[in-house]
Amino acid sequence: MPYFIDIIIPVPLQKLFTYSITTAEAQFLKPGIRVSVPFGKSKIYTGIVVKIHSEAPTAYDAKEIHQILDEVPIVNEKQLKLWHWIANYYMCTLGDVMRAALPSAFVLESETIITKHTKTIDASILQDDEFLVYEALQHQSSLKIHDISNILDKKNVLPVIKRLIEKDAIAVEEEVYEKYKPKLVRYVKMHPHYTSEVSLQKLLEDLSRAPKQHQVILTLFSISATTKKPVKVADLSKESGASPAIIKSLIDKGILEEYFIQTDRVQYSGEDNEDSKNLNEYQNTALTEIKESFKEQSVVLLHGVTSSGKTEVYVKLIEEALNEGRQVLYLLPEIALTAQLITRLQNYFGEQVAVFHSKYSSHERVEVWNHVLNNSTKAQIVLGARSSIFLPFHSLGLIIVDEEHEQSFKQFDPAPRYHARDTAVVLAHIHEAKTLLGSATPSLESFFNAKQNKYGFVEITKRFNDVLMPDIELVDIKDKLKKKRMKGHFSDRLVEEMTETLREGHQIILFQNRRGFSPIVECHTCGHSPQCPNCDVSLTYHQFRDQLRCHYCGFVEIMPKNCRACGSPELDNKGFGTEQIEEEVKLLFPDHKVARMDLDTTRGKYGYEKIITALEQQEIDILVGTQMLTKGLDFRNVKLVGIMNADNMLNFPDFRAHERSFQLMLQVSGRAGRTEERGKVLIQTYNPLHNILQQVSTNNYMDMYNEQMNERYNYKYPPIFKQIKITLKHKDFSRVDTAATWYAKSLRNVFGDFILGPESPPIARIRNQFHKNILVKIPKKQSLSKTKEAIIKINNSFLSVKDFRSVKVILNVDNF
DNA sequence: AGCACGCCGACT
DNA sequence: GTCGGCGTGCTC
Repeated sequence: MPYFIDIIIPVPLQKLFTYSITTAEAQFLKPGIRVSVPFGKSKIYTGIVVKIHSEAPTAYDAKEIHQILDEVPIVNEKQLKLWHWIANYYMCTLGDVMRAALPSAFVLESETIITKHTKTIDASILQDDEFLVYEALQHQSSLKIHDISNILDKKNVLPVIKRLIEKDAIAVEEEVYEKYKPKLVRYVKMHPHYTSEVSLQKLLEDLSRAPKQHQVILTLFSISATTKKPVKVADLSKESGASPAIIKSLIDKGILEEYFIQTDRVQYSGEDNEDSKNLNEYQNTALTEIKESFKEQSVVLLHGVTSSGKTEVYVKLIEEALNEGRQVLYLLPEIALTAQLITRLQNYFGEQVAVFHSKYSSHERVEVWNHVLNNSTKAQIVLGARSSIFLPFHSLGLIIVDEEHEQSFKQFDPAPRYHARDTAVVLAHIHEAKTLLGSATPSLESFFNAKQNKYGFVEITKRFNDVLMPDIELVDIKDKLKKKRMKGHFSDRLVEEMTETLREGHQIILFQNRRGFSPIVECHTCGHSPQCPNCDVSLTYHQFRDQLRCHYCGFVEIMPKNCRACGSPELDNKGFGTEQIEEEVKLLFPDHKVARMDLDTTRGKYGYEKIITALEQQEIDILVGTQMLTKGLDFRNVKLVGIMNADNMLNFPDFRAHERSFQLMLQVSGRAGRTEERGKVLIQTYNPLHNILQQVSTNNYMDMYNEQMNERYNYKYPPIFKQIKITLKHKDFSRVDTAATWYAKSLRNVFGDFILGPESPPIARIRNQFHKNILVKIPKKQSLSKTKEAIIKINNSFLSVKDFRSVKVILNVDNF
């Protein structure tokens, strides 16, 4: 009987692909095993087996597979189930999900290798360029496409290769690489020949005239006597002071023998396992309530004010899941994944904690993946950012989503545009595990779900050690400006409080939300401001390198000396970013150390840690920063937090701007006064009477919730309505415009008034592509899957219009 | 998405 | 005359 497999290929195509396999292969293969397959004319792709069957495809002949890449599945059935859910819910292809889910080292790519044909041919029949390639092959046994384009100094070399093949001069093959290479550490030991006492004596005598080599042998013995472990070449070289060349000569002489042991790239070096702390009364109550809630509900929302000690409660729950022999996933937004938290968890759970996030190399990810796949003790708890939901868990008992309200759990740019919090709930369901969502400022949708009894709900209202919530004061800068009490961006109140705090020896954090308020350069004479050539935005000024940059496409240019429009040399930096604030603080408080934390200063693997450590060590008195400051950091000595301008976030054109502002301001405020002394927060604003600011200053979540929900209800926004955003992109404006109008009209035929748009976004052109947005609002009672089916149908007929085929369509489900 | 095929402008 | 521009169609 013929056998076939259906596989997922990492290309954005809706369907699975069917290949034929032999009976032996059919017996060996299981879903979740990787295979490499020929795809298209010449390429080889990696695919994941989802189904083995014997139904021959009717419309085409299935190709044979190229190779089987795994002994055992690297993706389990539960993951495949999750992949299908994601593809279906977020309206993307399985290939998209596969690309996001697998560490890139698992997805092999082929490279075309060109080799010389065995028989020699008459070179006179070759043309010039053909001869160049042929001759190059006489010196080198194989060439890559890239090498050939270098030799011939042109891009398209395929015609030349094609002609050479026809003339029988060369052969081509596709080579597939295994990208992941285990890290090998080099060790040495004595050659077995010298293990006997006698031969050893003889050797040492022989080496008496080579003192350095002699020393190496003695050091080797002393190291292995003390450690009783294999000896690394690196250690031996360090201890004996011998250069690698000396060790190499000993190996070459056959006195030493080298060997390799595979090591993990990510290693936990800590020592002690601390016992989990005893909980205080509030934490204990919360813990009992959560457990009680879990009996009825599979998801529980924990609303605990900032520094209420949620982490300790998590630790207790993690312990219990581990005791049941199940794995735990602890999800955090990327920026909250700090060394502080990792160390804290490792102190409790030691080696059992594995960390997974974007700063890890592809090789490091493979190692974590394999530990989770093998259910190794090294990965019983995975601490990670959103992509860790894709790890091959075998039996999850608990998923914790901390800082649940964070928008960074939602992936926006490449498909799959999934929300890790919502996907985690589905993942937990597949594993029959529990999900705990934690936040000091829950998202409206989670709080809504709790209210609707879809989720359980538990609260901690007291901070740890009964520290008081910080005192929040609103400063009216409009009034201060009128009375001339502003020094740059600082009100007299803020300067007063800062002076006081510094005098007491405490630290200060100043928060400047960069979004929508970047430093823009403007000409004094004609008002012209430099624009990005690819996007419809003004460039922003970066003092750091005296550059102008585009935040959307990454365009960079040197700050011009004169205005491009009128030639005037008087260019003014408008607005203010963290850089300006930093400058102003330095002028106001020249005797104190000021540092800045934003995207520019935290680049590099440890940039972030450096600043945090400096602050902890009190080497910094005043820290100026963006959103990054808000997350999961615990600074003991910070007493004052200043929010430079609350209005630019409140005025952001987004239905969630108010909710976000509330969350952001309360989170930043939470950084103030985390030990005995009560912290102080100053919020500078033009609108001190704004409802959100009033709610922030009284820490009144319920008021905020009720008011915002009312608006969501009136204006048909989530969580009352679901929504899908459809974005169309094209480099030609009139083409997107007609395409978007057509698309919206077809949608209106089905959904009527629940379609908004098409609208041009505030920034109409990004990377030379014009954008148009259409919003589909979905009432609760309307079936989500039916809605999606209808959209897919419209999308298909859209794509069949010839003029629209070049327009890119992006479907974004739950685009918030 | 890639990648080949195929048809038109601008250069050795 | 070719090189390479990108529109079009296909991938088991």
